[in-house]
Amino acid sequence: MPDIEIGQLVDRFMRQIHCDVGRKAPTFDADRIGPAGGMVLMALADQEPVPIHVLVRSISRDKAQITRLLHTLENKGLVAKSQSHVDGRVCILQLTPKGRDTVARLRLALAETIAGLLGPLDHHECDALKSLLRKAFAA
Amino acid sequence: MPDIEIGQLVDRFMRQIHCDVGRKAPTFDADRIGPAGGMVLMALADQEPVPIHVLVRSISRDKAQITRLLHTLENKGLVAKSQSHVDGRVCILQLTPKGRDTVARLRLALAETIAGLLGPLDHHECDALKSLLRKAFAA
DNA sequence: GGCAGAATGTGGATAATGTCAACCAAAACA
DNA sequence: TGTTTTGGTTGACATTATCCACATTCTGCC
Repeated sequence: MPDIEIGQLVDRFMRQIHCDVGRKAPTFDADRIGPAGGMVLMALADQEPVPIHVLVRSISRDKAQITRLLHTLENKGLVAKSQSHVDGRVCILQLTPKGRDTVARLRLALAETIAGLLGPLDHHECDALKSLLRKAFAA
Repeated sequence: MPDIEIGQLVDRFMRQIHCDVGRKAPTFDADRIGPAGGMVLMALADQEPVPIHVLVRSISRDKAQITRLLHTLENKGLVAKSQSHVDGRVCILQLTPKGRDTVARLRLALAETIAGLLGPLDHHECDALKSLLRKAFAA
């Protein structure tokens, strides 16, 4: 039997973040990436270099949408495609320096929001939280 | 200077949840609420009874969209509107029993997903995480 | 009281996103 | 070889989000 309370707490946490970040998106989304583009970029940063189909599975979205989204990200100079020399069908994705820069800005904005939300926690507790997350999500 | 690493960890956490929950949505989204509808329902459960404009601010979405979303949720019998007798303009929102039931299912699904993600943590660590979140997000 | 101005909720038009299906090229399989 | 599967793209369409104008109601000020 799963723990309902943690579901409730995490839901509140995520909703709050989602909303705060969305509210201040205009201040850092210089390239008009939008939420979907940001998610792709973040996922990419976590996995690059990576073929498209792997990225698609990892974020469980429609591949058609990802194709188009990547096309716009490529046009904005944030993502670079290159053909695999092992399999003629696959495109390998990588962030450009500009793309990496954008990811850094996104992470910074997220970190600021989180810092705001975690106000009630003291420094020691923040560290504890971080190390718990690190243990659960170690790459 | 905010802590970038926690941003990265939370991003991974949220992306994983988002994706897992989306993948198994068909198993619990009996009323075809969709992600947006689910978000509204969860926010509502956290705040009801609440006037529309407060809900709108709390999730920072366009009010027109919320109007339409609420209309469909009302048609599905998940939400009930009632007029405020203090201010003739405002609608007070409440969950119906069926809506509360749906929220319970959503929370359960979320809790299951979280339990899966927190596999690397032992029981003691899960408790620690929960009490940290509880401290930060106490209603 | 009465009037200017703001706030709440709604509807329309339109842009942006997501979804489903068909498709081509390359690989795997037999 | 011919057949099947897979990766990626495109097209048509449903859904959702966003912007703007509007009717109604409240608020504050005279």
